[in-house]
Amino acid sequence: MSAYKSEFLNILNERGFIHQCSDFEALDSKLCEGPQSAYIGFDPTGPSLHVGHLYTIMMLHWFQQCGHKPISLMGGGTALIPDPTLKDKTRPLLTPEDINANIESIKSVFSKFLDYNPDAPNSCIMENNYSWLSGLGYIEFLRDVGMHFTINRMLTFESVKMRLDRELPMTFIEFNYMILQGYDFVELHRRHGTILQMGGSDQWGNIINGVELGRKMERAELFALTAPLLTTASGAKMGKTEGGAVWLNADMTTPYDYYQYWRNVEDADVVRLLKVFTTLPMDEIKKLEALEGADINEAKKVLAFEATRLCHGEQAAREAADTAAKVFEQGGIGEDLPSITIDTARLQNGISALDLFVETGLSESKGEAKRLIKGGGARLNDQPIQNTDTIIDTSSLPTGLDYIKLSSGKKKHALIKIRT
RNA sequence: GGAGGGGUGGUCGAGUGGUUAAUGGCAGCGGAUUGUAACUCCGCCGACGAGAGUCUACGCAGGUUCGAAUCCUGCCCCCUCCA
Repeated sequence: MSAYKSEFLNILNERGFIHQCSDFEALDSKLCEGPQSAYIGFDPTGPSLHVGHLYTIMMLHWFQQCGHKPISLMGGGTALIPDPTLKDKTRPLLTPEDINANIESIKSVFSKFLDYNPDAPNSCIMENNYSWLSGLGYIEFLRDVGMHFTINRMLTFESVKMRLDRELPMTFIEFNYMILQGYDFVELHRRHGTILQMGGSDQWGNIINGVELGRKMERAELFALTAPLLTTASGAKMGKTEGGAVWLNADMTTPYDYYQYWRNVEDADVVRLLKVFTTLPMDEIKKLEALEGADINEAKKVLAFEATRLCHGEQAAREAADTAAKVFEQGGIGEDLPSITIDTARLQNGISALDLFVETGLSESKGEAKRLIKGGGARLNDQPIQNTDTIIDTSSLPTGLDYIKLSSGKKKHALIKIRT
């Protein structure tokens, strides 16, 4: 692969973050001139970011590591406008209240990957495009910004073309999304001298609009840099799992589940994920890459630990790793498994196993728990549960312990702790 | 405003008065195999109920019928063409 002059592009390149750039050579030179400012926008459309977002956050992370100044842009304004990119239906409109709640919930995650300490010369800045988008006057905006966009060109963008080709409706509000995102870039250039916008490859069209708008409005040379779509070796989108997305907020995906997610990735993905989701030096990753067969499990443990450490801290990562080791390698119970607590009195009366599966969250409904038992996947203290009418009471407590272990399949476990 | 087409379970997509929680694919769950992997094979896949069984489901609301997702009426939404 071609080598770049700038440290930043070299790191991104060897770690597999580069898909497309508006002008590699010019950006490379610019980055060598001195500290630059780059941003990535995140629309707060949900209460937490997920692994897909983390992918691009890591680009900002490296940007900052290389001495540059990153900006995390919260799309408090653009989240009011549904982004049509790669979607065949209009997203439901979010209320400003939803969006603000989402922003609050998301904010803290960024500081785990980026340094916002204002004392640092290249501290990360958090912006919210609501602050400039909300005050725009329609007529003025059309004259200042709308003048630079031709419908002819807009219709050629993938996000629009897909809807038209498939004869799916695209509303006018969605049609405007790319203009607002383009305008963000110009605004950040004015405010912070930002010259680079990064994002996933699906954002290419939106980003390039900003680059062009910057040239037209400010005669500024702006750059677009995108990362390849992240999929698993078998072609699925990264970050999706049985229960849905893998979230970065600990209250939505526990550190233990987060650890398990990475621990269970496919063999073929481990090295790629180590490069992207850990900050492990490349020579260490190369060592892990040499592992074969069952030894790849060692690489997965490193991946799981490092990824969890970045997101939830050293201690949480260690606990998750310990619990996983106890449960899967030593056949033990692992006291830190997800758990619920119930009173002794209640246990003495006996509780239906079905109810407990629902209460621990191992099953969504009693019907599902029943199917689990019939399918032979339900276990009580590692012993298969035979009947759907099984009652759990004090006789189910292993001698000397004050908790009962329930399992759904081989991987999902929960503890029922007894309060005396 | 006119003409035509369409709205089915997480998703795609069959079904067009009478075994029926509704063919099939995908996704998901479980089992076997294994390395807490992949591949493959097998089973499950609306809710409640230990079970017999009960209830809720095919855009919404009514109606016809012994019986409707399937027929009729009104309404809502989407698509195409025309004005």
